[in-house]
Amino acid sequence: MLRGAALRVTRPRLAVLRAVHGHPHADTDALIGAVREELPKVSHQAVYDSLRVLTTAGLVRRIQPSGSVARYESRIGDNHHHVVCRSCGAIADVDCAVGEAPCLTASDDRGFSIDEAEVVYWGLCPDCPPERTAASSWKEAHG
Amino acid sequence: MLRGAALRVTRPRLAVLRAVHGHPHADTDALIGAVREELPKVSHQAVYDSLRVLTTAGLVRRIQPSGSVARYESRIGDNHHHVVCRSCGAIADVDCAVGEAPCLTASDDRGFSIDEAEVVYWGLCPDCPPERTAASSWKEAHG
DNA sequence: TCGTTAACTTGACTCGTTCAAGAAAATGGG
DNA sequence: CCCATTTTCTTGAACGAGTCAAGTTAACGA
Repeated sequence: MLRGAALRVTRPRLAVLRAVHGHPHADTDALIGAVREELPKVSHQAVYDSLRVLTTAGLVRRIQPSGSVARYESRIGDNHHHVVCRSCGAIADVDCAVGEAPCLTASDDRGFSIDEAEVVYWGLCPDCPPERTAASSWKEAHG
Repeated sequence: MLRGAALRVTRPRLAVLRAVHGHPHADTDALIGAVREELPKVSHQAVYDSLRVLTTAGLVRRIQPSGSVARYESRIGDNHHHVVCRSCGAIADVDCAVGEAPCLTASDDRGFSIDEAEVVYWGLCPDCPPERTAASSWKEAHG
């Protein structure tokens, strides 16, 4: 994979790739931990650098729901979407609602040339009990 | 508006509300600047606090595209979406693609109870020329 | 094998945001 | 209208994800 992207093959990069494949939607900190099970001495910087080049090369995808730190996944190329739990932050994959990427067309593109439509579904995961907040009850009543 | 949400009416909050109305999609720093034109002595903390309570009360909406700092807008209740320029970060409103909020239904909700579908369209705004690299320079610069 | 160049290590640093303690001011009862 | 209560604001420090910079190491091509 790395050679195919014209990237040097280094042990930190291999370990990061493996970590992302083995821990979908993990954040950088978790990935550093996973990488260090294989290479105990890697620096956090090496992981940050590797994630940046892998993301730029398109070998991993970076996602960052509002209020979350950056997370990474290896499922790429299909522009699938995500459902995020408001309570515990859990993330699950959701197939594209309509079809090929970009799967949606804006009703009015405002003059922008759009190349991607990113969808995030917000809700509660099966393991989190319903919450009672001012915002959520307002949404239940009006939204 | 504030009384309707059972919030105390304070000058910082009024100024923050006005600033958000007058500067849609502005980030916190810009809003602090706008608020200080009216109240030169407000602390940044008062603005952060006001934005949090106004957001919680549903009087303003917080948006945060990947790689951006938090931004705020006063158009609420219609779950409209946004198109973001990869180059300069400009944001424009886009009406909901299908209908009422939530305007989209996940193909498979993975057991989550979904209450909102958030859509972000990525592309280039009319003022930004096509870029030399596929990678997003704005994301690199700001994210 | 060697030299060049990219990648990694180390450690300091930035910046948006939050925390904490005390001062100020907004509402409600007298 | 004024005071008491409670929230909100000020001040200043702290936090944490992520970045920068200088020097060392290691991948790859000749």
